[in-house]
Amino acid sequence: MIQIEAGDIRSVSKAIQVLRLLGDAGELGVTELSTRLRVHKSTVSRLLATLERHGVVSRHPVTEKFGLGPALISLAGAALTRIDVRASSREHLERLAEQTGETVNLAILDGDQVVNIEKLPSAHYIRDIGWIGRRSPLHCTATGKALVAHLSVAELRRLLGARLKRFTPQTICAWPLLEEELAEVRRRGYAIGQEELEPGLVALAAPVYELGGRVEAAVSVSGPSFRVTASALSGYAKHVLAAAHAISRSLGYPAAQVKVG
Amino acid sequence: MIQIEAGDIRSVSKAIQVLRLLGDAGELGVTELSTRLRVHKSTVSRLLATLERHGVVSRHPVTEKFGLGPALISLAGAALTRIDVRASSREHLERLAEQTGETVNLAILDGDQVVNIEKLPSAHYIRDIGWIGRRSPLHCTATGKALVAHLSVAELRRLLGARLKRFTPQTICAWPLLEEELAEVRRRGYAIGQEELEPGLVALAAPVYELGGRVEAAVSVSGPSFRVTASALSGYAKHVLAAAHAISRSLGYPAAQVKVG
DNA sequence: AACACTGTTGCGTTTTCCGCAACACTCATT
DNA sequence: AATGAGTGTTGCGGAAAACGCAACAGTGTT
Repeated sequence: MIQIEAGDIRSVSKAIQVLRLLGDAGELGVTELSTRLRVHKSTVSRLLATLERHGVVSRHPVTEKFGLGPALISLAGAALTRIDVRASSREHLERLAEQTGETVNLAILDGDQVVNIEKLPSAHYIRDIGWIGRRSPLHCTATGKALVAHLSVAELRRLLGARLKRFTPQTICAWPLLEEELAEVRRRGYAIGQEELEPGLVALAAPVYELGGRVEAAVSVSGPSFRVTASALSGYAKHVLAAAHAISRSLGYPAAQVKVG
Repeated sequence: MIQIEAGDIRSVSKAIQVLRLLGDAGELGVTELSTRLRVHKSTVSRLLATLERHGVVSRHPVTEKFGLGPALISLAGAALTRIDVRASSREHLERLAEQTGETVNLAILDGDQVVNIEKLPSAHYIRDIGWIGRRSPLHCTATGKALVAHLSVAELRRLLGARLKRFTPQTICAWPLLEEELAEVRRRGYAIGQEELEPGLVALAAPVYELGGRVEAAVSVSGPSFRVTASALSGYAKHVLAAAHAISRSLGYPAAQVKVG
């Protein structure tokens, strides 16, 4: 089941397919790989020996099965310097903008604030006033809550300080309520902001994970509350989650671990 | 300048060396790679075509030069899930980050270099994303010295080669001095790096042992020298050691054997 | 317009790799 | 113990694939 195009260097193609298989399956033995690739055991054995010598694959000390090795991690570290979140997220954000018709944002954490690094404006005349580079508090925005939902309580306290500033009547200013809210974010996979920063502004945001499994950014859809009702907003959830997952994957977050909620 | 051992599949080795070069240099052209590898242009051209078709390398849209591609990032994501020391170390690293307030790293050995597989940013929040996967030399980093301190001199020479590259005035470039330094690491149980790789960067690292008693990883705390003074650093030693011991125990290393320095 | 580069093709040869075995080894089962 | 079905790792020879050599098509520079 090996796919080699004309002009390819066969053994290199095989090597890459081996890595792909190992990436999907986790760990495999020589025989298992040879049957999947329809290649003789000996070929696979020699191929793996070469890859192992270079650290591209490694064998589990107990099971002796082969898996992806540490060299790939360092190569990816170098590759990541060539790729930034904004570039790899552009297409997914555009699709999300088409699907919802509302303003789409990409935000990252900067200290104790959330900062927008990408924004696609809504097609409607009335749209929110976020812009690239705008900073907002963490505890009263959908993107903010999505970004910090996976932090420990201690880190959260350190970031936010003791007092949670009130912006609207809906702002969550009590720590127990905030922790409960964040637990809910973790549970369902996305955060909702209902006029907690500005009256009339609602949003839904999902976290983007990077290579190491940490939250790198958050994708959000936002709009005015008179148009984006609660039911419309929750209808956007699956699109926002899909976009966030797609971006996470392009950053190296393994698809298998993505919680489809 | 190509290193191929007996029994290797040549083209695969070449492909990996191409990736290594691209990882170090960032972006290179066909001719540049061919001179570095002492291989004909045509060979490199075909090799890169194969790698590009699989997404392992990609070319810059403007310069047309080649760099590492997105496929490596997704492979690395899968590779990271295999390294179980990451999972079992997370909580201990978080505690260490709280105790010290500085950047905490977890690193493993990859050939003749040390590669970071986990990183918790300092409380003095300085954003440097993409550190996971960063490679550094062994002889001038705290984690590197902690990782190789228990190797024999022969193994060490084989890993590092004859020449020890200088990065700063503090870099240890003489073999006798390095061996003495590693003996000191073994004696006290942790390693210190004082601006030996980058001016202004200091670190303290301790080895993590696995079930069999081998060094599996290294935990480190690092920070800028203006904030992390020598006395502050040595004050962190007991916390780093405690974290390293805790992780070792979670990997099955018997607590009794842990040398408490 | 000539030059110095780049990177990408046919082509023929030789090198390299693949498949076939037989082998060493572990672990259940008889 | 001895057999059996599994692993994965070797020599060996033939066959095929990759390499180096060119010549080629583009660039931008002198």
